[in-house]
Amino acid sequence: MKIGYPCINNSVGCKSSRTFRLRNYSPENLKEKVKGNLRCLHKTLLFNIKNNILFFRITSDLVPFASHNVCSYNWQKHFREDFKRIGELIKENKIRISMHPDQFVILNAKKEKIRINSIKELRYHSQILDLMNLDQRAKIQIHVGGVYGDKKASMERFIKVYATLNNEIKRRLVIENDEKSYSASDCLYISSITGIPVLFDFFHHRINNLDEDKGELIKKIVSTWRKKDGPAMMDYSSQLHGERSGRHANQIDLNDFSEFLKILGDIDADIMLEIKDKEKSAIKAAKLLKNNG
DNA sequence: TCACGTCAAGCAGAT
DNA sequence: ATCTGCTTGACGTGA
Repeated sequence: MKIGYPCINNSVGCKSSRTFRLRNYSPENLKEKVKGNLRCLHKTLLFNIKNNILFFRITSDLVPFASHNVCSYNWQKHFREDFKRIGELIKENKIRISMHPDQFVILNAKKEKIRINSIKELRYHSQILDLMNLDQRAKIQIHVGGVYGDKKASMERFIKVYATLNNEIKRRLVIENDEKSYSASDCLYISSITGIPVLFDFFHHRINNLDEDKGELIKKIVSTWRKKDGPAMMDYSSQLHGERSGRHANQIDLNDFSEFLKILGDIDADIMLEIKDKEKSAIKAAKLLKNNG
């Protein structure tokens, strides 16, 4: 079991998600920002290794506007060695990697334009992981998408579009239950047709569920991950007290987290903590795990 | 240096 | 019809 946090580290003094406005696009600007982002990513990974944080979500902003028409620059070639070096650091230290494209990636969109742009964006994400030479245990997680007033039809549309994807994307793509539309059971249905692994978001599940038996549900979810996919990834968070349902907590509640671990039992999953103070909570959780033996 | 209006992209739910 | 959250967002202009 590995513990991780998403994208941003507030202790290292840099961010790997520096970007710029579209109107300021130029190959020079792109090169400068990507260079800084990659350097910061490297620094962040070193911090993580030192603190026994061996699961990390790489920001989608690593290469700004990569899937946009404006981006004609061959950043893949220009930064090939940098990506490779980071990939080596990841592999040497057995770090698990995920990425989570933004909410605009809607594979089951009704508008073709949105589907096309979504696939371009997924291609960008898969290229990042490919350039790092990571195997298919490195995953790209997305939500099922919109409901459009007809959930069944929208799920079928997802299944249809998924079938058309290139293997570069398919081998990395996993779907995550969300807090409003698609529950874990909905994701399992799609998985049963497509074979796509289901990433269980425990926090979303607490808000959006069908009162399934948790043990049974988690067992089914974990079995959607084949050996080559690596251990199941899961997202964990807890509610920010006194705030609207769905808001992520500022720091980890170790008692609540322990309860979650109890539910998991002897299941080997990698846990992404979606908690606002990022690496600080991840370090606490990793220490808790270590002390539990 | 800082505040705040604005930024590629979509959806659902609240108001 | 318009606003907000999503991931406590980031940029960059104007003061």
